[in-house]
Amino acid sequence: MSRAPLREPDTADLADLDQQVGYVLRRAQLAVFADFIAGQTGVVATPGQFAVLAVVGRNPGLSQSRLCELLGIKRANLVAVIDHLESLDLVRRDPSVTDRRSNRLQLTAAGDRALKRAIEDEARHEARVTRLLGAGGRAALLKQLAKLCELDSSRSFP
Amino acid sequence: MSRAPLREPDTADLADLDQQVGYVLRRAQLAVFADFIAGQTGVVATPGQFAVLAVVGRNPGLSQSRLCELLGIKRANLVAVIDHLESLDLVRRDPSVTDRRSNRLQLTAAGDRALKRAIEDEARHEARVTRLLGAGGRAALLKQLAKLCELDSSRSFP
DNA sequence: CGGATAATGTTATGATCCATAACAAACTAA
DNA sequence: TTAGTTTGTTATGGATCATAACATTATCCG
Repeated sequence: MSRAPLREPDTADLADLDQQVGYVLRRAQLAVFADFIAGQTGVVATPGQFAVLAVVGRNPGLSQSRLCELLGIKRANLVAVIDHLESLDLVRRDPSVTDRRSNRLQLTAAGDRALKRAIEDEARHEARVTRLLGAGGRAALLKQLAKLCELDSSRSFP
Repeated sequence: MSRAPLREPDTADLADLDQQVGYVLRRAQLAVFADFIAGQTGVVATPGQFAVLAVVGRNPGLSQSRLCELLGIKRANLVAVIDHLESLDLVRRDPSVTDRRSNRLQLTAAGDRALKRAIEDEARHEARVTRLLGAGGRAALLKQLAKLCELDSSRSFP
């Protein structure tokens, strides 16, 4: 049996973790999210809030259920997000007239302004990313990441 | 002002979120982690536990502080992880004789077996990823993700 | 040496994000 | 109408992240 060094190693050994997609993915995501957040100058505080504002802004009257499907989150977890955005007067829950269970989400005027500003900040963030990767590298990355998302649904018993 | 559709849209519009690195990164990470977890057949339950076991296994006698530096996590957040692994008898905290503040982390025999098994499961997971991306695509992805991690430290006030 | 300073592990606490289960109200379909 | 489903919600718990504070111990330096 080979005995590894018993002393406190002064050379860091990540045990090939940096060759595993999941691990590097996690580190990269934290770095990118941190840069995104640091670059936001308005009320938008998190990538999650940004995503909700962006999709509601593009799809006025969207229900919470459909928004959840789009974003890949659970209905139960959206409630607090909308609660918060509503308390900031960025989003409204208008009751649907055709289906009294569901709400039609709308941006308020303030929400519209906040979204526009957040999009500008996001563009600068994205430019920083592109400066690191190159335009081609960024496009390639997006394509690979999109493929990885397929790991999700294909999981069943064969 | 352009008025977007007020009806419940039947065509999903992600508002270009899928063209933003941070968003796709998040979705991909969730998918990859889910696949990793689904593929683990032993006691290892999360990528975090796997990372700790792997690094401790490769660096016996490592202190908690150095482990935290390697993994990029905070000392305070490692405590519960080690507590848990110790309660499963996978890891031991041996007091250091040269520095009575710090612990020397070691895998137990059970920890060693659990790590070996987790590594085998991880290899199958990684093979699934490679089947999706191709070997070259996977290597290119790792390189781009590593670049993204640089966003982290370079953030200061200019 | 001794006193300031720094590092280590820990506790406490809070935020974010994800997941499940249960439920009332409302819709849909047989 | 009855049975089943969908919608938004509450409650709850787990995993990770962050900060601040603290006792113990090391280290640095005059």
